[in-house]
Amino acid sequence: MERRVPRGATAWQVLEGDHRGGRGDDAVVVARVGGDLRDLDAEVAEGDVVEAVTAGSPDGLAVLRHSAAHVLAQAVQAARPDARLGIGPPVTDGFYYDFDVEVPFTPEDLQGLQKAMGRIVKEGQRFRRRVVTEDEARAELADEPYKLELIGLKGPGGSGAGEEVAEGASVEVGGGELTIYENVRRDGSVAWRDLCRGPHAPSTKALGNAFALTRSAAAYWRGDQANAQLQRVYGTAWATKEGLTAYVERLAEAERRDHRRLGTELDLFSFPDEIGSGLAVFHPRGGVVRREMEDYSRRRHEESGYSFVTTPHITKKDLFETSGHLDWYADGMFPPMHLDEVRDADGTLRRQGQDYYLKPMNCPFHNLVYRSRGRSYRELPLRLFEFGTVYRYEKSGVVHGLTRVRGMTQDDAHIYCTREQMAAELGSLLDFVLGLLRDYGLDDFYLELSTRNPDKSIGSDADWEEATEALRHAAGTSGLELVPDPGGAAFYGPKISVQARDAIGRTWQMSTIQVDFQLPQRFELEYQAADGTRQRPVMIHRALFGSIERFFGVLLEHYAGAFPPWLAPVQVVGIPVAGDFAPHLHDVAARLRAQGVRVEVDDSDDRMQKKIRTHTKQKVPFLLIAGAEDVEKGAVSFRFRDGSQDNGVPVDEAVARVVEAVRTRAQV
RNA sequence: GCCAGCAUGGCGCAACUGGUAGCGCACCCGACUUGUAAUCGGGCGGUUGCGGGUUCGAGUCCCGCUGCUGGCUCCA
Repeated sequence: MERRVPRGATAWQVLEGDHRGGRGDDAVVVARVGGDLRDLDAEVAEGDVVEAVTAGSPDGLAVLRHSAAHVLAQAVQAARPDARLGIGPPVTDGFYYDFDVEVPFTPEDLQGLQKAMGRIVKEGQRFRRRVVTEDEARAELADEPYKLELIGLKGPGGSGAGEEVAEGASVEVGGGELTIYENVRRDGSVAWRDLCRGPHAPSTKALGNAFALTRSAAAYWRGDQANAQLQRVYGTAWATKEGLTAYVERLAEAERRDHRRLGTELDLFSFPDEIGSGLAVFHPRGGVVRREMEDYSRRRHEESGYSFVTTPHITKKDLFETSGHLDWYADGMFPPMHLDEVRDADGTLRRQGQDYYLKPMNCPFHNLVYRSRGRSYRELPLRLFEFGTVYRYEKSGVVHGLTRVRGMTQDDAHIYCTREQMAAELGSLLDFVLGLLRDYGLDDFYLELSTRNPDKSIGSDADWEEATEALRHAAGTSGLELVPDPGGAAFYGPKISVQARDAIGRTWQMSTIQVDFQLPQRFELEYQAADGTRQRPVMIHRALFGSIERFFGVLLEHYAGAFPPWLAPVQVVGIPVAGDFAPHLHDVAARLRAQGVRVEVDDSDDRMQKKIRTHTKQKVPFLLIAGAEDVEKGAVSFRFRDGSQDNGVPVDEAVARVVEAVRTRAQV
């Protein structure tokens, strides 16, 4: 809804006629005036195009959340007069505000703060915008050192524009004039104020009862580890109570799917404390899933012209000196084992020791395989594949389930090709990657192109440019959305990563494809060209799963534990209605087993209903139930995970159905 | 690495302000023999993550370590 306006009117006066009584998602929170978001009480100029922005729209929600952050900050400063303000922007699904406080917040504090926010919301405080000069702002915010810092960064002296002041700080100062937002009570007194660019909802009332504080955590000021650590309070806010409820339900669903929880419930893997942080063991059932994942991947790689290699887990440090890993990533590697040093009784060194490192990457080893003899152009592209286990010393605070571990197995391959082959190889590689991911059940992708970070890279501009363009071209032919990631590349070359959306809409970085001109140089890799000259190959690094552990975790969450039959640890469980019918099921099981199906017959003394419950909770895809009727007819009855049934299916057909589902990797 | 919180039998949880560990599931034994998500009865199992300290007495309070959780920073 757009309108042209008369002189001197506020945005709201322009919109009012059309939007009176808008509530919930339809409530108007701000206006878009000539493309910019403005407060509803902002004066608009003659001829301006004014558009209503509703609470339910993405912009409206962001404004609402930003306003919620102000209410939070007001509540915090009321409860903790010592609290100094950091920044408080809206984020996905909510907002946060950073505070410098003497004592960190406890969960109980959060409850109290949420109540206090409720009172502020009920009070219906008005958000009032006031333009200030830099001097005025400095005077008013003399007690807020962080705000002063932001003013300084943005101020006329500091050419803040365009520079990244701090993530989220743009909501405080932004471009243009400095403004302060005041929360004004009904009696006209000012309850609280904050340096803020705005815009804001007209009143705290707009938040209704559709907000909640979710957690508190520390965060570095301006995102820099060298800076002071502030206490961040996170909250969520929605246009309606229903929106909040749906969000809470979404979190609950994610919680139910959490691979760490499912890993325990389904007896797939564990992280024994004795081994150390971030190091998983896979139990028999998890082992089956892993093996199926790997076997299928191996087969597909074989069909696609890959050669298989195997390399050790540790190496003398020379290798990582050659590769440059020790220069770039020593911090992320496990410290060396110092071996073979010999000293005399008096301590004099008799023999120099050796440092051995656990490998954090497989590529240097593959380069040694390449270099083990002379190579001809006729061999290229040479594709070396390995399920290579690597160890990385992830910092203690970042280890997380299977998605961030210290020991993992990569489905790693390195492709050595000529420059001329590079573009075609990248194109077919991307097809291969996406096809394989689809076979595992992921089908919603976008691509990210990570380009050079000048401060953290080596190599010539021309090389980077050529590689980046080759990747961009490959991405273009895939037809998928391509999101730029400037500066996100590794030091040795640009990369494309495949991001997959899972069943509940979360995105995960899956495969990566990286072009590398550096390692071939460092390892002096060569091949003999058709004209007899020695040439340097290009190297492409690629992993589809990233790590098997991580991919396992992603699939586990994607399927909420209900793997398709080909991956399911147990594919079929036979459940006799009574003990007498167990032999019939054992016969059926034998026939399935002969076809390679993982099948069990539950002939324990549990009740049938209990067995159904047990194996349904274990997410077994096919339950085959048999009673007198089935035995007479030479049949079995299917029960599926969703509770649906298919009774009296002849055994031949039942076996064929299960085998077919496994063979086609269908979900049931 | 930083901040905060947490750690009780295989799993999920309980034990008021410090008074010497309890429940459900799982597991084992027995009875029951049943048509689509929990049959009944009995039993086993924990020196409360590890190490110190305070106290007449510590699951509970204090210190250190390990691990986990949520963030921040990082993620080749």
